[in-house]
Amino acid sequence: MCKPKYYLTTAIAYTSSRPHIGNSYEIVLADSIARFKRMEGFDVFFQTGTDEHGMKIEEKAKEAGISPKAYVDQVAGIVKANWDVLNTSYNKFIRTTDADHEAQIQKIFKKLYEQGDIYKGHYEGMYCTPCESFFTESQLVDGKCPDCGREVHPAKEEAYFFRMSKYADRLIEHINTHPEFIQPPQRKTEMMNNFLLPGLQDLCVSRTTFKWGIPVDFDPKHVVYVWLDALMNYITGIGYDAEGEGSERYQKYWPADLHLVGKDIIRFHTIYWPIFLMALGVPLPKQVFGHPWLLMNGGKMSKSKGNVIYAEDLVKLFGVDAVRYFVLHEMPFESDGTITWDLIIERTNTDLANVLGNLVNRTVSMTNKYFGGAVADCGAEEPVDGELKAAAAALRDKVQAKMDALRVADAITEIFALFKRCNKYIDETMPWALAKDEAKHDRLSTVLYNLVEAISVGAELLTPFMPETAEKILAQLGAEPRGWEKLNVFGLYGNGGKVTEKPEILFARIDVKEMEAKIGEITAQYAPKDPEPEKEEVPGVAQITVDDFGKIDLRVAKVVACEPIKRAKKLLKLTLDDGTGTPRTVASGIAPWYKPEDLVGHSLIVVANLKPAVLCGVESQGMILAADAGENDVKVVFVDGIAPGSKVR
RNA sequence: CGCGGGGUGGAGCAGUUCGGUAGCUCGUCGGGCUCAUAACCCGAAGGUCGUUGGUUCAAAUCCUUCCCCCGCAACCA
Repeated sequence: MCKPKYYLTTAIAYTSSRPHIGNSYEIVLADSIARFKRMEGFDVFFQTGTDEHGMKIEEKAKEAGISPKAYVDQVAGIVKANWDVLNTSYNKFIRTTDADHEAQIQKIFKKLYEQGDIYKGHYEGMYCTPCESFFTESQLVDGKCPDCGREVHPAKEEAYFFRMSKYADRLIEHINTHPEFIQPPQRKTEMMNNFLLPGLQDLCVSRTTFKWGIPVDFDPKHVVYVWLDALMNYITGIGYDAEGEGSERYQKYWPADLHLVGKDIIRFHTIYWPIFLMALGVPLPKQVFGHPWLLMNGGKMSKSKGNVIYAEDLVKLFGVDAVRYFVLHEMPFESDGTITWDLIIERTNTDLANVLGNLVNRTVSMTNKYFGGAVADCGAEEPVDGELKAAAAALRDKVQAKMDALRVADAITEIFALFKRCNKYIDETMPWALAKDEAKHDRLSTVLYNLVEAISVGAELLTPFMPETAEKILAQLGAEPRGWEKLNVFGLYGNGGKVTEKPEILFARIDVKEMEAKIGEITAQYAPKDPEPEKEEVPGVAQITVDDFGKIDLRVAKVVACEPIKRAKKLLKLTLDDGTGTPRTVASGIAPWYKPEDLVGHSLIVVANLKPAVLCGVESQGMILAADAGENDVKVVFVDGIAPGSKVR
């Protein structure tokens, strides 16, 4: 008999820096799904890895004074260690610098080129020679290079492009006929409205501005665009071959059943990725789930904010399973989850220590106290048992239903509902009272049996989410895993089984004060060493000479017309009389503070010789002076009464 | 009118597809119990379900007006 296969992947982690807990959420989520599928009897292949090419990495390596390869080796090691500390059961950890992956990317690129899906064209834009970088007009800062501030010049360079448009209709068709393809469903509308329906642009799939990438073998000054490179890991990792049938593993597992990715990159996975696959003649993955983010104190985690939390530290403080429980349980299905130290402590204390840990502990203790650890069903049933038994027997299918919908948090909640039911059952049956009456001996034994059995069922179903804890509970209860097929049957714990003599505390209650001290030490460690000033302080503004100032042509101008700009939230379009006779148009980001009618008729100061730029489709010929009057307050400098055209100096 | 998501007892969320007693977790208050990790169990208080108008016997749920928050896009000359 052959087991049905299940192939799932996480996105591969970009090796520009150490992943924090927000990035680690995905691997834990994937791991719980993988373990659950295995438990259900699927032949699971679970792949994760690292994305190691690109300009950013090249730069980081340069800063660190080592080669890019040495740099990514280091970070990939950290990533892998991070995944391992979270006890994740991936089958393959692919790196995009793996030789076989690189070789395949070259073959794939060549194949796509030869069949005409990739063509050579030109990339046009503004070029900064020292930075060797192209920028679009809109990326420029003051008309200059956003990186180094130097002059840029128009240039064009050859590059390879992928004909996205060719496959767009097929993709739209596929998305419409496969509602399960993009999850959660709301993302589908987003992709359609924003990218597919307006029409897909051809994608530039090669770069010549940096070296750290996979070279195009027939045109080695180009390297393959990182996303083309990275996405392919899902097939190269299991042995896809652009020139042949591919490995047995590939034949067996592709197409993937599930790609788990962050909601920020769902676009690449639901548009570019399927189109690449169509071009290669490869079947599409069955489902892409764009999971939400784990936010720290309501904000996105970032080093500069100093609110990063790393998985290793959490594991050190709370234990692997507590961390796994936390991230899995706190993440809603489609909106972002929040992580705070207080929340972690609260969840650990209430759910893990109080509800679960204490339940196991009191059950084992009573069994020891009253029966020397022996568990036996003496058949002394009472009506009150029915509900508990039914809950335990029904749990498997409830959890399965949640998992099939990828509702991992809800699946866990179902399991804990059974543990809560067990606690209630203890109060209902009051074993300590039964113990005082010799005639109730059998009843007491049955009650404890029911408890042990119900907890065993719950613990076994908890395995995918909290593997170590589940194992410990089963061991303490002396229960054997019964296997998926029998998990919906109550009463399989063997009479004559024995619980452990000395129950180990599964989760100790956390002392808030003590924990806060430890947390303090850790956060201090990551606090920005040299507390970077929030913004450049005044001394940061370089002094200029009188001559420099003389280059600025400030003029008084009168607002003759003013209107909001479509598609822009903050911009107003001003038409000014600057004394020259020709009206001057200026776009200004003052819409939040001024209405058009507030400005018409007033005079203000305009920087007249500023290089024009296009903002939201409007050419702005200059800039008006305004003051930052407060935290979130801007005031235009009005100079009513002065003739338009007057020079200000 | 750029696209999209969201506003539900103190906090965090479910419920909205297919209208029909407003639910869960935590917190608060009161009670019970003592096997257990000062844990467990029960009960109570607390909500105009953002706002306006409408459809209906009935609206958190459907339609409508407006307000606020958050992503993306747009680059606050």
